[in-house]
Order: sequence, then C-alpha cells, then structure tokens
Amino acid sequence: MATERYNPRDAESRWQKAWDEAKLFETDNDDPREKYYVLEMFPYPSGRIHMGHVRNYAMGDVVARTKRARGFNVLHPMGWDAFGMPAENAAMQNKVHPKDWTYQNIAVMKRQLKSMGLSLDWSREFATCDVDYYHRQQMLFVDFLDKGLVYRKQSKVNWDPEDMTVLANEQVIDGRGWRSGALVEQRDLVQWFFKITDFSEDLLASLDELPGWPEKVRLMQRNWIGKSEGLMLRWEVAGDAPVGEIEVYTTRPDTLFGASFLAIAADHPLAKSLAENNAELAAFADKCRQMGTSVAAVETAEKIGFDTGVRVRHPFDPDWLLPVHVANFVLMDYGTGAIFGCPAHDQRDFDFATKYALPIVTVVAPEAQGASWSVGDKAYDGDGVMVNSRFLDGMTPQAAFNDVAARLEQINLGNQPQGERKTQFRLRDWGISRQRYWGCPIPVIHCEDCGVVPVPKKDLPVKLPDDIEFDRPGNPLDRHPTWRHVNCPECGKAARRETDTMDTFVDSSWYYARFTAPWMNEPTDRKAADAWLPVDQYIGGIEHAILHLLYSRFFARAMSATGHLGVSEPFKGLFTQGMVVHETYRNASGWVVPSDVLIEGEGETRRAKLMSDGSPIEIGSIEKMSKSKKNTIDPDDIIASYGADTARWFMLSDSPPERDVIWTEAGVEGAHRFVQRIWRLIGEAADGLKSASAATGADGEAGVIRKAAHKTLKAVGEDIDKLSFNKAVARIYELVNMLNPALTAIASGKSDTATAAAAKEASGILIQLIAPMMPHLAEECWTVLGHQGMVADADWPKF
RNA sequence: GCGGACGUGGCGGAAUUGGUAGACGCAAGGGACUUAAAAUUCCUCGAUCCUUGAUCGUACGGGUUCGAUUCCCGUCGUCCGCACCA
Repeated sequence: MATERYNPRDAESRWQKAWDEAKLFETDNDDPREKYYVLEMFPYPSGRIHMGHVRNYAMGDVVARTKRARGFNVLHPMGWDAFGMPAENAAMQNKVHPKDWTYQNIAVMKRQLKSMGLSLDWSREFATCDVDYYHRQQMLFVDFLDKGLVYRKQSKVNWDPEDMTVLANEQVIDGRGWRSGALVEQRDLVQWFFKITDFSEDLLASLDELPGWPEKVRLMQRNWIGKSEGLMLRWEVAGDAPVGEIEVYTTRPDTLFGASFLAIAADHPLAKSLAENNAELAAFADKCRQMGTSVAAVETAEKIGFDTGVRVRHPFDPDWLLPVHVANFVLMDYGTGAIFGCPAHDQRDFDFATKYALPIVTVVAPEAQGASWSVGDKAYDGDGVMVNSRFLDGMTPQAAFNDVAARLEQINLGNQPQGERKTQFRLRDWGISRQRYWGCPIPVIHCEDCGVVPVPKKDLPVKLPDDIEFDRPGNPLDRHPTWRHVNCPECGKAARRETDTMDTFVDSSWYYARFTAPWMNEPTDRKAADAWLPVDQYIGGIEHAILHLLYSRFFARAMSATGHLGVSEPFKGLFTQGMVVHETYRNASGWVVPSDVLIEGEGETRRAKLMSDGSPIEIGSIEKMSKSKKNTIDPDDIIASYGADTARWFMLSDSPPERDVIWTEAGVEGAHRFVQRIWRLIGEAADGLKSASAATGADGEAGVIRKAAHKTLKAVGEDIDKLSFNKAVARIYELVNMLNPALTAIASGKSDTATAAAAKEASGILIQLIAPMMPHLAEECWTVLGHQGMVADADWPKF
C-alpha cells in the first residue's frame, strides 16, 4: 500500500491537542510513585524563542518523557523570568508599558513552545512579574531580613552609567556592564545586600558533594568563591602617624623576613587621612582611582607607588623599619587593603621594588640550589627551603608558615595578638538594589524616627504602580507622585517607601522551589518542596555557571535557614548545553540574514550570493546565533516547513549536547528525510505488522532482528540517562537500517511469519525509542500499528 | 600569568575497562527508476602504492605494553574560565 508523505502540520497540532485534553503532563503532588524533577532554565520573554531554546527544551523533554515512560512521577514545569531591563527599554523606545510588553511576549513565546510539543505541566506556569510570585519573594525578603541574611550598607558600587543602575560584582565583565557593555564607574551608595558570604565555606565545601555537576562548573565556582588560608598581621607604626598600626593580610607569612615594604590602597583610611595634609599624595590617590579596572587597563597599567614617609616595625625586629607606600595595585576591597611586599617571591612586588630601589632579599631557595642562591631577574614563587630568615632557616615554607603563625599568635601588640590565622574569601556579599521600575519592589519603609522598617506581611504585596512615566532615564518609581509616600507601619508618621527594586537574579534564585506548589500563599509548601527538591536534572547554558547557579545555591540555604525549605542544594544534576551556531554572511552594507543568501558549490568553490540580485556575499566565521550578526534561524519557520519533530531530531543528532551545534540547512533536511523514512517504512508495513503474531525464540533472521532491537533498547536507555542524545540517535539509525529489509519485505508480502513477528516487536520498540525525541511522529506510527492509547502514556518496553 | 578542556576522514562525530580506528549522519561521486525533475533506491567514499593485496594513518616527538585514539613524559595548536586576590 502506498503511504502518503507525513504531514507534520496536521499531525503535530492534533497530538498536542490530544495530550492537552488528556492532561497527560499535569503532575500530581500526591502521586505515590518515585519522583523525578526535570527543569530547563526558564526563558526571559524577550519576544520570540530562538534555536538555543529549542535545543535546551528538546533535551529536557527527552529526559522528561523517558522518565515518565519508566514509571516516575515527573515534574516538568515552565515559567518566565519576566522582570528586567529590556521591558523598560522597550517602554522608553516604543511607548509601551513594560507589563504589556512582557505579557504580550509571553503569549507569543508560549504559543511557540507549545508548537514544539513539549511534555510540560502548564498548570504550574507563572511569570516572576506576576504579583502572586513577587508577593512571595517579598515575604522571603522580610524573613531573610529577620534572620540577618539581608542588610543595608553604604558601599562602593559598580554603577552602570548607561542603564543608570547598580550592578553586582558578578555582573561586571572586564570592567563593563554585562548587559549594556558600558564602562562601569564606582559610586558610593546605600544598598541592600544578601549575606551570601555567611555561606562561603559551605558553598565551597558542598561543591564536592555534587557529582552530578560538570567539573568545569564546580571549578569555576571554586575559583569565584576564592578561598585562601593566611594570616592577619598587625604592623606597629613607628613615630608620629594618624594610626598606630597597619593590618595586613598575607598568605605567605613564611616570607616575612623577605619583606621590604608595606603597600596600602589609595582608599585605605591611612592614605585618606594622610592625604588631607599632603596635596601631592592626594593627587596621587586620585590618579590611582581614575585608572580603569578593565583587563586592558590592568595589564598595561604600570605599578606605581608613593612613599608616605610612614615607617613600620618588623614584627620580629623592632629596629627593622619598613617604608609604607600607597600603591595603585593594592585593592581596598580585598583583605585589608594593605599588603607587605616580598619582592624576591612575588613578581608584582619584584617589579615594584626594582622600580623604587627597595631591597630584594631571597628567603626561599629551591631545594637543588643551596642556601647561597638568590633570585635573579625575576621572582621565585616555588617551593624550597628557607634561607636568610633567622630562626626559620632550613625549614620548608609550610613549616615556616606554621612557625610564624604560632609565634605571632603569642606576641601581643597593644592587647591583641600580633598575628592571627585567617581564612579569606574572594566572594563578596550580593548587592541586590537596582534603581529600576520593572523589578520586585524591596518591601521596606524608611521612617525618620523608626529607621528602616520592613513592610508587615499583612500589608504585602508592595505592588508596582501601573501609572508610570518613562520619559527620562533613571528610576521612574522615584518620580511617581504618590507611590513612595506611605505611613510608617510602626509609628504611623509620614514615611518614605523604598524605591529600589531587586536584582532580577533574585527572581530566578528560587523559582524551582515555587514550581513545586505555585498555588500556595506561603512561598513554598514545605512538604511538597522537600519531596520534589532537589531538581534531579537541571539543563541550561554554561553562561550561568557562576551567577545564577551560585545565587540559587545561596537561596536554597537562606530559605532553609528561614524554614521554607529542607534542602540546601537545589540542583542535584546539572547539564550545561552548548550553543547553536551558524555561519555569518556579510556584504558591503553589513550582515545579511541566512534566508537572503544563496549558496552555490562546495569545498573550495563554495560561494554565496544575495538571493534577490545575485551580488556576491562574503561567508564569515561560524558564530553563536545573534541578532547583531543576523545569523539567526527562526524556530517558527523551521517548525512551519519541517515540523517540530524534525527540529527536535536535528538538535539532538550529531553534536554532543555539551558542545556547540552548527545549524545547517542540509542537516535539517537530513533529519526530515529520516522522519519521512520512518513514516514510509512503518506505514507500508503496517498491515503486515498488525497481523503478525507475537515474537518468540531467537533463531535465524527473526533472532537477529530481535537481538538488535533489544540491544538498541538497552543502549538508547543508557545513552539518554547520560544525556548522550547524539549516540542514542546514531543507534536508532542503526536499528532502522537493520530493520529496513524486513519491513520492505513485509510491505510487499514476502516475509515469513517468524520474521514478521520479530519485526513487529522491533517496530514497537523503535517507535517507543523515538517517542521522547519525535513525539508526534511516534504517536502517528503508534496509531497506525494499531496500539490502543498514546505512546506518550505507554510504559517503557521491557524484555 | 593562573586554572581547565580539547586535538580522529571533505564536515559533525563514534570507538564500554588498553583489544578489528572511522559506527551513525552530512557532503560528494557513480548507477537504477523517471520524458524530465523531485522523491526513492543501490554502490563507492582516510592516504599511498607495484591495487585479488600491502603499507601507513587518531596534532607532533618519545615511552610503557603482546597490543595505545585510549595510559605516562615532552612539544605545538585551539577553545573556555579567572585575573593587580596579597
């Protein structure tokens, strides 16, 4: 029988409707089966989905559907990371309200996601800009405040002059705003902070207990948290000075006898105090402050210093005086803003000492060199043996470290020990205040008499006002005529509402917990959250390796501390998928979109020209799909012409999921050919397969088919468990190639009964194996083969 | 500079624990079917040579081993992260 070509447009919408009506993917919290929580990073509603989303959600859907078939109670929700700057930019540019813009985008993108045929529980959907959601976020904030996990302080902040808002350290990349790309300035502002540093040690140590995370991500977080073991060391100032001592942090107390100077930051209290009466020093400090923090600026900036004239006494020798310099390379926000320089064993100190003719004393000699060795034209930072170090001579640096620490803990300066072991972290508290409208309002009120008063829970939510003007940059909440005027909840006197909103990373730091019971009045249903969490498999881009994933880990801990959760690690398994990349095209007038380009020839003779007039086009490098390079492919177009199954299959084929996948027209067509091939093979053999008997035995051709099918079933299951979708795809191709002759024979009535029985079993397995990847095609084949019910609802085959 | 990952045909990539290198897909070439095209289908497809076969071949140079894409040492290259962090 001739089979018509498979028509995805008809079949896909039909099955999507059928799944919806059967409420197949709506998850019950009371289901007694073992749970499995699979989550893909929820999208920002920028307007339309892109191929990166297609790849991300195709992968997650394979996991979700496979686990469901294997009998797990699967939670697979979707929502919207909906607060953020683009909505305000759109408001300013297009005179559209951020709320309308956001919800319109959500509607469009939801329709697009639905057209992909994902097994999502849409009944749990929310957007972080829903009042229902940010209401609970404000409740969390108040609880955190109560527990001392939130505080306010004046601090130097990263100010993005283009977006006119504050950025967290994590959001400054190479000295530029992560969104605007503008050079970040330093400003002093009073800001709200989450005490993520309370958990520094735990956030670091627990990384070892996350075997389901990529080593790369754990390493990046380790480096970011940046633990170092060292010594706080107090140096007595000799003679007259504004301070009596200078505190220094060092990880190399073993090199104390190689010290030749102290260097302090331009913003160090001593430097500031001295600058008041020293115009030359003040000018120098200004110069330091003006220097950029960008990579280029740091690399090219010369190490410069200014001798303050202040002298300090060496901790082990009161007659040994060392000069104190202000130096541009010392940072106020790490350690104490002061260091001691040991030129022989630190390259930066070496350069500085050379420039200002300070002594360079070798105190560590490599084992092989002997005690008379000394450093040449560069610092030595390796291991060895202590020399020129009085009582430390002959020790290893490690032993010397311990000896110096032990001695200085016993010596008092004033009434405190002169030295103290100290663990230092690079991680800073998370500044969350943003001077923006489209974010979650920080629920506090400033009262002249009572100070900072949290909004009582009964008065929550603090809703964003809808009547708002976007005629100028800056925070519109500040300019609203009435919104910020409230009475103090404590004394009733006229007071001022906080007009800063929260960093949008706060919104995405706990959404995974909210999904477990989004209908609750409290932020979580403790029982449901504890039952569902941690997320078993979380899938998203590597670009969130630090920011989002670290903040989420902090939030799980903070929510545990405030009783909202019982787990501290939100994501048990993490997978970071690669990007979708595409060739770029350009001509004299700039980038050209792929749909306007005609490609001819191949290899050396491969040329591109403009579709409309045939003018030549330069084929550029392969880059991440982006609007700026115009090398994007719209998922809508692909789904319209090939169907969602083709798009999904292509995304899962060939490239290992953690690597970038190159989008090519030929690749998509290849995927589509396979869709049609399955349909044709199954369709033409359907009658013969339906009438075949159940397979038994393992002899002859039938046995070969049965063995191959069972082997594939096992291997594909294992590949999916390891998220090796490309390998699973290859094995399915192999099975189909293998099955091809038998199915063709059945279609033409030339098959024996044993082979037909084996092919019937193998075809059933094949359809179930492709079901998680190409669910619509699988349903269509399932029906044609005469099965009752939907393959999406069928148990994973056993053998 | 520090840390990490990687390097296999024309391309994307396979190869379970050290055991037939190149599965599977894409591209290409040739044949069948067709008036033709599309679709489909069959064959070929790492290199070299004296081509029924042999030799070489997983960035390069060594090593361990009966046997190395896999393990070890070194070199080169690519990519990623961090970075005046005391």
